[in-house]
Amino acid sequence: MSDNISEELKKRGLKNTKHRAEILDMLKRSDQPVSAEQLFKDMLDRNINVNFSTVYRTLDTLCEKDLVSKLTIESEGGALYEFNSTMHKHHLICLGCRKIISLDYCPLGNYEQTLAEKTDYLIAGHKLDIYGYCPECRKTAHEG
Amino acid sequence: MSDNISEELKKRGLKNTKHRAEILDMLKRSDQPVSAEQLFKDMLDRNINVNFSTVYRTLDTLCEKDLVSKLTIESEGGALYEFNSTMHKHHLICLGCRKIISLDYCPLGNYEQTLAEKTDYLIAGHKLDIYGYCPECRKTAHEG
DNA sequence: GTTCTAATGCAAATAATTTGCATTAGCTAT
DNA sequence: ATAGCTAATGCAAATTATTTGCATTAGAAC
Ligand SMILES: [Mn+2]
Ligand SMILES: [Mn+2]
Ligand SMILES: [Zn+2]
Ligand SMILES: [Zn+2]
Repeated sequence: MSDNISEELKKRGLKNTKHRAEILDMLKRSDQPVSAEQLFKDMLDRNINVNFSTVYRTLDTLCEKDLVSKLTIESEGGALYEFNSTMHKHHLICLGCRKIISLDYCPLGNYEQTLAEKTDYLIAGHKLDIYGYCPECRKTAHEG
Repeated sequence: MSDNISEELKKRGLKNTKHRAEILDMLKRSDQPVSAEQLFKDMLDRNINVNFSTVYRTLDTLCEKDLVSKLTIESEGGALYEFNSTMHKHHLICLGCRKIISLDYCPLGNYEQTLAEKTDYLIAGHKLDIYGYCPECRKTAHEG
């Protein structure tokens, strides 16, 4: 619960509540996107008595304020959340262990531009997820 | 219900049922991916008395047999289904009217290859959706 | 037509998320 | 510090999309 978390909340007109700061802190520390349930359980495990709907509401709020981003990964049960680096990124998802790696390189180049010209659409953005098997999982990828 | 639909079903060991053929036919004719609910309602409207769970089960089956593909588009209520062209494609989604256009060009080039080498992952595939506003919707994009 | 099994209907279960409303706890101004 | 205001929370119930169990029916093969 470093102090700049409360600053970041205050800056966006959000009250600095225990749960809010805690959730943001957890996301900040996590190297992986996490589910609402994960966060909820982790808090209960540490005797932080929070309600599940508070977790959802908090995540929504943090997303609105761009402190957090919400990922919906195909075939993942529910949504995942990660601290928002504000950088454009993509995700590499291991189909074996479900580990998710962020990719900062965007292979689209100026494709959006080209597409805009060709289709006369106003392009707003894109979402690219890559699926595969991580080094540890590729060994067993063709078994069960 | 052209005859080659019953052929396609038979070919994959599926019984040629009225509902199944109908759903596959609807998907084949549609220029847009459609939801299970759409299909269900359209059938009811034409007095084809089908059960909602049958629609879901049918879609699952058709997906398994690669006759249909299932799309989960971010912020779309539920899944959408389209006749499977078996071609690699991406989707351009209008954030205004929710119209979906298929794109046959893939801007990734040999990025998967590069990524495989760099990460030592076994790449299985990718999913790319582009978001924007179609010509009709861009006019009103900045209003309500 | 009989038989066998896959497909269907129906109702109930799930899973993830959202909502309404009463209560509480942060902030702000005294 | 304290009172007052409003946003945040807890709790239980509602929603939405989808799935499942089980009894019944209807294709396909003979
Ligand atoms: Mn990109
Ligand atoms: Mn592609
Ligand atoms: Zn893995
Ligand atoms: Zn549009």
